[in-house]
Amino acid sequence: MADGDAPVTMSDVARLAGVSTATVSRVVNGRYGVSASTIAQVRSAIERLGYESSLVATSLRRSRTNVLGLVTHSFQSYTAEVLKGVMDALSQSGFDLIIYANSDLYGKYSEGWEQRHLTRLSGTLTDGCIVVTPWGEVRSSTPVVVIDPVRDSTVPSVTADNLAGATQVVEYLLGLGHRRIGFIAGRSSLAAAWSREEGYRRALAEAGVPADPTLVGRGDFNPESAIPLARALLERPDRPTAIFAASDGMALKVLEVAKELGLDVPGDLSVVGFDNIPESALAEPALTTVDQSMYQLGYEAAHMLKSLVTGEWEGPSRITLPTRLVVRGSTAPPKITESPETTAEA
Amino acid sequence: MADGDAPVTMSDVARLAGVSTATVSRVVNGRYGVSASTIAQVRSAIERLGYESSLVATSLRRSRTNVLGLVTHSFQSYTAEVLKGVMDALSQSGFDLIIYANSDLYGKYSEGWEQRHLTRLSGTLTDGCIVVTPWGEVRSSTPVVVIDPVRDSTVPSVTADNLAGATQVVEYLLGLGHRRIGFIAGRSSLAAAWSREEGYRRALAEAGVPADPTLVGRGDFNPESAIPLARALLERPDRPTAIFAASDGMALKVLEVAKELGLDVPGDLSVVGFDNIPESALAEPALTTVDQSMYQLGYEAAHMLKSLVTGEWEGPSRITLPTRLVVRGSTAPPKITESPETTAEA
DNA sequence: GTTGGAAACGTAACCGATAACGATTGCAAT
DNA sequence: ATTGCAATCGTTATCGGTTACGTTTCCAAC
Repeated sequence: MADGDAPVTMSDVARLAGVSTATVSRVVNGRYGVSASTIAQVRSAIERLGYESSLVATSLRRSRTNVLGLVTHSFQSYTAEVLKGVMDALSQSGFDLIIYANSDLYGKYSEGWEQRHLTRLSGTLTDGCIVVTPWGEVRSSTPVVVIDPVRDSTVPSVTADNLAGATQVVEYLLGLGHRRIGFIAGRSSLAAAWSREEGYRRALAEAGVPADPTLVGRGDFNPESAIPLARALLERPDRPTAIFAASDGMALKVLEVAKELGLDVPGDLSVVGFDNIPESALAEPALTTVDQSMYQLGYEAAHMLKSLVTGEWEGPSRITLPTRLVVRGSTAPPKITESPETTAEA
Repeated sequence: MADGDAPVTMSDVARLAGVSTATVSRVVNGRYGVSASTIAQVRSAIERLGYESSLVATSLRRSRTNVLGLVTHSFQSYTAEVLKGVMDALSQSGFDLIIYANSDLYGKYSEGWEQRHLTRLSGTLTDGCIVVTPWGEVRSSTPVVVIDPVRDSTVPSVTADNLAGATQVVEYLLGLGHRRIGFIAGRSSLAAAWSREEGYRRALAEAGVPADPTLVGRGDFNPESAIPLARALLERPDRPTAIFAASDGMALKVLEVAKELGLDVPGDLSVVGFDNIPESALAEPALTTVDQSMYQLGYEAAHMLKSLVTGEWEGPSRITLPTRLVVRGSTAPPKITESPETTAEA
């Protein structure tokens, strides 16, 4: 079959085998009620024509397709890790996976694209979907599991324990002696972003360190968004001795800005991220961060979705996974302990 | 709309708007022949019900879907890099991307699964597909571009210049003074594997170094396959002073075996890989390898496929991308320099 | 008043596969 | 010979959306 030929359909097989499409369907699906000789006929016709059933036609007719969907907008290492977990959870499960990634055609309008794609798929093609870090609450006619949902979402979801992770980071920094700790927040609509910021606040409050609102920059998880915020924080005369960024992507940009400004990390500035993406271990210096096992997020989400689809799910509709502080080279005690008039700017 | 509700279909919209489904279809697709007032009616009904057209139903009826497919079996860093390239090429193009990943249900039978999935998708769902490192030649009723095809494939494809890359590696090793150079081959059905081996042979032949067939181990690109081969090569009394593995994954295993046998790299043994996957830069010592820009492979494949689908492709049906030797810490001149004139064994 | 023609809209036939249902056949038990 | 039951297989409605085609409506031109 070269390009341009019409695809082989079930009726082609039926014609060649001299039976009806119904019989072909029964043979293909291994149903009861076909004589051995007919089966042989049909099989040989299928073989000769190289027939494969159309996923689309099957989906339209059947309710179950044994295909699960995953909807994502980006392909950063975060997503790649999640995917590995999803694939492993689905391996040998009988479910195939379709990943739907949009081409960002609509630009700004693309907020809410997850919902559009989800509806387009879930009506027929997939038995259920995983949605990664959506822009808003999602709804679907088939089961959905969200990884990193928006705040106050009621949809089944899987999230890391962002509150505990962020709290631990700040406690660690406080323990090192830092008092002026900057924070670069993530996209505030996401529960993860909110929890990480809340953890930052609580840890400071519990330690009795007065919160300085001007030390908080409003990023959106996009690494680029951290650059001007980091610059603003680090060019102040009373710059913080540590910066905690709500994602590794943003934290890595903070490292770049610091290098650009001639600041030594961790000597002049400690930097902490969140996520533990592979790149963080390779940064110079290696980034201290919170591991949230994106692999595990994907694995659990897939397992949960699979069970929801088959109707076997017994657990809670919201899963929270533990986090782990990973201390590397980007953090150290502050050089000079709390002096308002430290260095002259270069 | 919670889980379990039936999806909203076009006839739901039609009923609410008091028109036929044909009219709704015309409105949705912006076709000519609907009065302004009817359009408003339909639009409002769509809005109220939250209707989205079903990708499946549309695909079944129409030939064009503006969706391209990518079929892959694994999700290693190789694939992830390729994907980034594909996504970037498709960004803003109007094409969406569906990645089909199988769950390895059939085990051994899964050889040739690419062809099955391809046929299942291309009949209807997608306008064209990219296939990554297939097991055999593929065919489809819609355009296909293969990344790393099998030998003698006639399907449009994108490949790195494996011959030049491998030749350069061996010339580099020869230039360092190595004469006994081992080779661990990849899955021989793939054109890439064959070219890399051919490059190895040619470079040796051109330098007048007699080829020793016992220095060639037959791997299959699976990292594990390299372990016994590396052990066999390195436990010989006349072991090679350098090993060139046809992929980074296998080369990293060679490093492990060398360490296990107490050999110093690069002192006692030089090791070179091929691919330049991210992990190679982190190995200890960092791996000398050939960069084949997997991102670029994906980008070019997507661009080519897009043009094939729209019928605008003018270029050749086989694209070869340049490679680049990346020298890192795993290579050095052989410790014991034999008599410069003799090319015989130690 | 009639006609022509285009605009507006509905009807029904698809697309490929599935499954409920009916029809036919074979075979054994009565 | 007749009945009963299961095995076997074809017919047809159906999934949701698209489109060729036919019908109706409306308005301008003759």
